[in-house]
Amino acid sequence: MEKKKFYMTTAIAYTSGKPHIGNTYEIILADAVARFKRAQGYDVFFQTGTDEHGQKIELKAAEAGVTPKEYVDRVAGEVKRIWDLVNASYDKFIRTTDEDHERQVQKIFKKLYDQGDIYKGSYEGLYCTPCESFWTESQLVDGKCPDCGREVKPAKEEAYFFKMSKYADRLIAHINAHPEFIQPVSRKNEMMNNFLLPGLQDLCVSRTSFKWGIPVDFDPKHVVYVWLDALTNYITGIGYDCGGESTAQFQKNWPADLHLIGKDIIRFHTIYWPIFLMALGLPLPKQVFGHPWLLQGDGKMSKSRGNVLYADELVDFFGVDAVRYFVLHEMPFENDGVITWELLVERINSDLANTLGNLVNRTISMSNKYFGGVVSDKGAAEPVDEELKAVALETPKKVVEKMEHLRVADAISEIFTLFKRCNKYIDETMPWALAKEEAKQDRLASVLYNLVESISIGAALLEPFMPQTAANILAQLNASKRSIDEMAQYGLYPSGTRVTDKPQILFARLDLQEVLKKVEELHPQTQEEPEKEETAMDMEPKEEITFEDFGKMQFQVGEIIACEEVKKSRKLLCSQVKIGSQVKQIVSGIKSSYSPQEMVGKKVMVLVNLKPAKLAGVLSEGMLLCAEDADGNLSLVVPEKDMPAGAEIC
RNA sequence: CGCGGGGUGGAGCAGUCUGGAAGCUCGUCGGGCUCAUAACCCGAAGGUCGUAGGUUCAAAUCCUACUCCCGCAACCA
Repeated sequence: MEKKKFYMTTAIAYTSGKPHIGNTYEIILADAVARFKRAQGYDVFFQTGTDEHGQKIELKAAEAGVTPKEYVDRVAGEVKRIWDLVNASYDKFIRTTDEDHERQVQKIFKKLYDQGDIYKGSYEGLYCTPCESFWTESQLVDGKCPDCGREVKPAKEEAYFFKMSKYADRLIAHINAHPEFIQPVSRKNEMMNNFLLPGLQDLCVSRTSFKWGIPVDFDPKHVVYVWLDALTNYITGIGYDCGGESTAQFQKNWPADLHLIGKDIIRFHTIYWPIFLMALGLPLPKQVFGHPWLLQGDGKMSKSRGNVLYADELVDFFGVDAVRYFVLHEMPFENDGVITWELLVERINSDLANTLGNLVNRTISMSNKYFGGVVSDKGAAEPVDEELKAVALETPKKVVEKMEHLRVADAISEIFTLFKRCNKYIDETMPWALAKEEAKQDRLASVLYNLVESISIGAALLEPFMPQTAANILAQLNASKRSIDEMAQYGLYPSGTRVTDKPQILFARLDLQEVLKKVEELHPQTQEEPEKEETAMDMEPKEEITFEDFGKMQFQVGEIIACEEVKKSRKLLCSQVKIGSQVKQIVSGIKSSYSPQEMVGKKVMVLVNLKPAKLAGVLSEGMLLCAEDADGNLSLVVPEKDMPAGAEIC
């Protein structure tokens, strides 16, 4: 019988910087699914890759002083290195700068244009020439550019748009007819209610404001904008051709069985992507799963606090499989998961070292001690064996059932339930007691056989999640890896096999304090550190100004005589500031760093002659000057010696 | 009234759709065992399931109001 195909993808990683553990989680999750499907006998094609175009990359490259291509080559290499490091078993790594992808995107764009789905229109708005940005009326600040404060003028930028509305009804019907299409289901309503039912806006699919993208071949001042470029990787990567010359690989694999993506981009994968496909006359993917996020510890990610986590660093500390185990197990189905050094150590010690590692170790030790490593089933069964056997046979079914619904964390838990049952079995049967009785040798052999057999099943089940560990256990037991189907039988471990006489520790217990100490050494977190970073902070140079320009700004010392929070706002404080004989009301976004109480009495630097504006509905008649570090910490600028309120700063 | 997620024993979570004896992991305490990585096994303590109402024979679960936390958006003059 021919194997059933299973085509799955991850989102392609944006190459603006090194991926952290949260990004890496997705590839590990996808890899677990891919490996599991393979174990079930599917012919899996697993694609991942990188998204390498866009303005942000253009900017980052310029900052780094390299060409965009050089920049993305470097980051894509980094991404691939990390994916390989965590043992991701992808079949194809696509880059949106791959020649065949670029060529195909151009053809697709042209085809959609020719058939009228893409039309040339214009992006209308208020344009700030120096910033090269469009703004809407509501974004303007005091009628001026919110970035630079200069005049904006009404302008049109030519752009291509995709007629989304044309396909909306068909998409709504599809989603309703296929409740499994959007996973988790709770996301379905969100998409329907927020985007589909109110009416879809046409999507802008080209830009002229930057160059780093795939040129529209029949109108070269445009580049293809994001989604039409990025999403199509799922078909170009397997050889789609919109001129009808698609490869056999494409014929076989499309439609995708699963797109695994982060919950933040569900909208693009369940609305725009299906509509693009409809326009191309292609079948829709069977399922889109928006996984939750892996969050770092106490939420605040900060380099100076040493809690930014990268996969390669974690792998150095704990090993690949421990990291894989953690992210897969710690991530519930719908809610975000949390990762910290403390939690990692706890999980590794309790699950991997104690439950699993110790089980394997004690089993092998006993086999060696009592039978010179030879494991044989002497048929001396007792009722208690049946319970173990039942769990060993049930577990694969449960794991399959959980994986069917992408409940990866639950699937792993099921496997560990089996290992725990094995530990309990040892206590129930007390092999060390049997060993002392000459007459119980056959029973002892059978007990050890049951353990080795059960562990073999568990280890084989573990392969999709922890491939190295699974292989390691099986090697130590001298067992062969079995398929899911073969797990329906108990007793496949050949009686009389010899296990290793040198059992290896699978996972050593870790000492939390030692780990934290090493972390500390890696990321020293002194109070002085942030200041050092500050001295190294760069910002984009602004346009040179004349002394006359400078003279227009009136800076004075202001004394804060009262301060309160602005209700309905998270960041704003409203201060009454005494400047000379007058009092001005100034609203500032500094709530994160200052409480209203501590504001009062401070003498600060104020830009006095700024045109008043309303912030969150509250009038603000000036600006308090602040320094800000890379983490967003703020510090008010105050005179170094005591100065009277109103003193000029020049 | 911007959008969304969440508040369950000390910690982290499941259970909520499809009401029907409050569950899991870790931690704590007590016991057992000694093959093993100070591990393993058993038992116990510990919860007004955010608050207040309502529906029901019965509510963590359904309805209403309120409250707190976290993301995102907006506001960071």
